[in-house]
Amino acid sequence: MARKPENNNRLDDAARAGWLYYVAGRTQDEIASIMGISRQSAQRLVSLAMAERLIKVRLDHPIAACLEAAARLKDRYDLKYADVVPSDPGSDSATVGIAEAGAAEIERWLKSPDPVVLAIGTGRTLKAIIDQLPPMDCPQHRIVSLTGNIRLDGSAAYYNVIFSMADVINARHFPMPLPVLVSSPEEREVLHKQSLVKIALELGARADAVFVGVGELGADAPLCEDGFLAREEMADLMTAGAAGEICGWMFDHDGALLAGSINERVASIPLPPRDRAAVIGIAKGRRKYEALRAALKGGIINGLITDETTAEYLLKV
Amino acid sequence: MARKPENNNRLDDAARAGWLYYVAGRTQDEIASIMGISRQSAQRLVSLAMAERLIKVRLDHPIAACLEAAARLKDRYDLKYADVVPSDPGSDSATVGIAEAGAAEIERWLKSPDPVVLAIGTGRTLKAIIDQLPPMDCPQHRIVSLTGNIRLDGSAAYYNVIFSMADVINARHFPMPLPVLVSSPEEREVLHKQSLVKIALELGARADAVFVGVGELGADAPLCEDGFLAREEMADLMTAGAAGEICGWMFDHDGALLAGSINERVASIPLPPRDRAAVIGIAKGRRKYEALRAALKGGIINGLITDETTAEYLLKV
DNA sequence: TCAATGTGTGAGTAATTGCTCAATAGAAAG
DNA sequence: CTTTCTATTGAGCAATTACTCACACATTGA
Repeated sequence: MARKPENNNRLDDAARAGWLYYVAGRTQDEIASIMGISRQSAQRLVSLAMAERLIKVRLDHPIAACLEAAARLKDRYDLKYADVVPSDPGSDSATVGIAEAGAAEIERWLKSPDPVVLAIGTGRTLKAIIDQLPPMDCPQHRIVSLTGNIRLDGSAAYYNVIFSMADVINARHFPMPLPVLVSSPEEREVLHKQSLVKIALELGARADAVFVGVGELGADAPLCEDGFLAREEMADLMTAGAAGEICGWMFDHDGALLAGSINERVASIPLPPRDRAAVIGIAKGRRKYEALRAALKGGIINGLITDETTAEYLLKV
Repeated sequence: MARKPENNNRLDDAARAGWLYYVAGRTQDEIASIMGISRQSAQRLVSLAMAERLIKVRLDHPIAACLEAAARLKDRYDLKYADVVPSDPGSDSATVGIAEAGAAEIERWLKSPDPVVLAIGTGRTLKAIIDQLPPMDCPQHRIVSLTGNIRLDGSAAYYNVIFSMADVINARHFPMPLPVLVSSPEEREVLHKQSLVKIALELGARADAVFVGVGELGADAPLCEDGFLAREEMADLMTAGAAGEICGWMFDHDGALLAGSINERVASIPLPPRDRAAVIGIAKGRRKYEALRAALKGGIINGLITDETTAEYLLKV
């Protein structure tokens, strides 16, 4: 009995059904009897109205902008995960907001009943995240530190993130008993053959999710501040085109790892390939803009937690 | 019952859930796992987002029947603007549908980069319309209330439409610090000489667009319900031939303002002449039929937003 | 005329959503 | 510190919605 006067009519009906459904809040059964059609047809009209974008849904809430930005970031940089938190213009903290969001995301992984391997970097941001983690009991999971926590002089670095984390969530943990930087590629090779280190390396390679901060470069970069890198070396790196650093791995403005140079002395566990694991970078703020952009561009990270202002920048460039 | 600061968080969550549900099209199960809550909680958040009007749905499709009715109304009553929304026969809401349409039309005016002066009435319909307005930033426009918001006993009336509106669109606003009705023509004259009132009066006379509800008369008319008019006076007016009321101005079945009587005590700003400004009446439903017909016949309004059933009536008589 | 094709339909069924209710947790009151 | 009250939660179930399938009817092109 298909009447086929005009395609237009069908859209009109769809609009009408969509209106009754979304605006008037009727059920599809009611719509069917109002319009004198079967319930299934009513359902089809309603979903047609949606598919044809006859119905426009809008969310009026500050959070909407964040969600939208996250969706666009995901699309733009082909990310597995993106979370944008509202910016707090009045705060100059480098972590407020993203720390909570990062902790929430880590928690989500930890809630899995199946065992997962989490790898984490270090730095102020990660430390702030761990501080936000609630105590949990996760004997099924393993956490591994991607970077060494020993300075060249043998002392432990301040941000012993992995230990704090293990403490809080009660999971088996695998630190890297190494400096971030060693003195030569040869030394690195030797050290990486040590059995403890090898275990960590292998675990890192199998990590399901990786959480890392993104380090900017410059005279007051964290790597310098924490005494891992001399200021002259930093200057050299920057003239060589370095744009940022993740776990000590230096990359240029296109997000490509710098060949040679300092990267041959980085003792950190390599980041897992982005097609298998979630590699989530967490950072915000003007000082991180360029490093973040480069890391995203080069696909060094495939997940991002940042704030609205930073997201805007990353979408604009 | 505790008014918790977390209440805000709950709305944020609701917004987030609503966005994921309506905009991103996720199921409530997915939302639950994304947000780390139970499915039921996700469902509650989604429906909260709806209940709190965080989510606004609009239909952008000229439904043929409605369009046609609108066109015929325009022709028949010589209107500048007409919009007919689909009827929902089962609903006895006096505003569903026309509220969204009214908000859309107001939004259209507000989007103008050139400054415009909008005048608005008051009442349940207008209130419902304002609730549908999205937040905007319109410092270039001015909005003025056509009617007073003070009762005879000095208290403010419930539907403080102008303030809600100004709040949402961030425009300069000019309330009428007067009752709808004063005790005598002389008092009105005195009050209208007050500087604040004069400013509002002048602005109202220059309004580019006017949005008003259309009040029916009768024992349960809004004017009586809200305590502006005693029931005996109402009865007198009806025997004197009154058919309806806009902003307090009484008119007869031909749409002519009633001479003398109560109109000499109405303190509202006169409606701008219909040849210059758009005077858009918004109403639907059987109870409004006669008042609408009269207002249209007499040209008190030159724009109309109503529903299909009402449009049919207005075209038939 | 007659397949081929495309669109729409209802039935049936799976998936999703909404609601009720008992249990719980957390805050206010004592 | 305990009790009481209320808001919130999760489970179970009912209602609603989405999807798949086989079929009917038109249009199209040999």
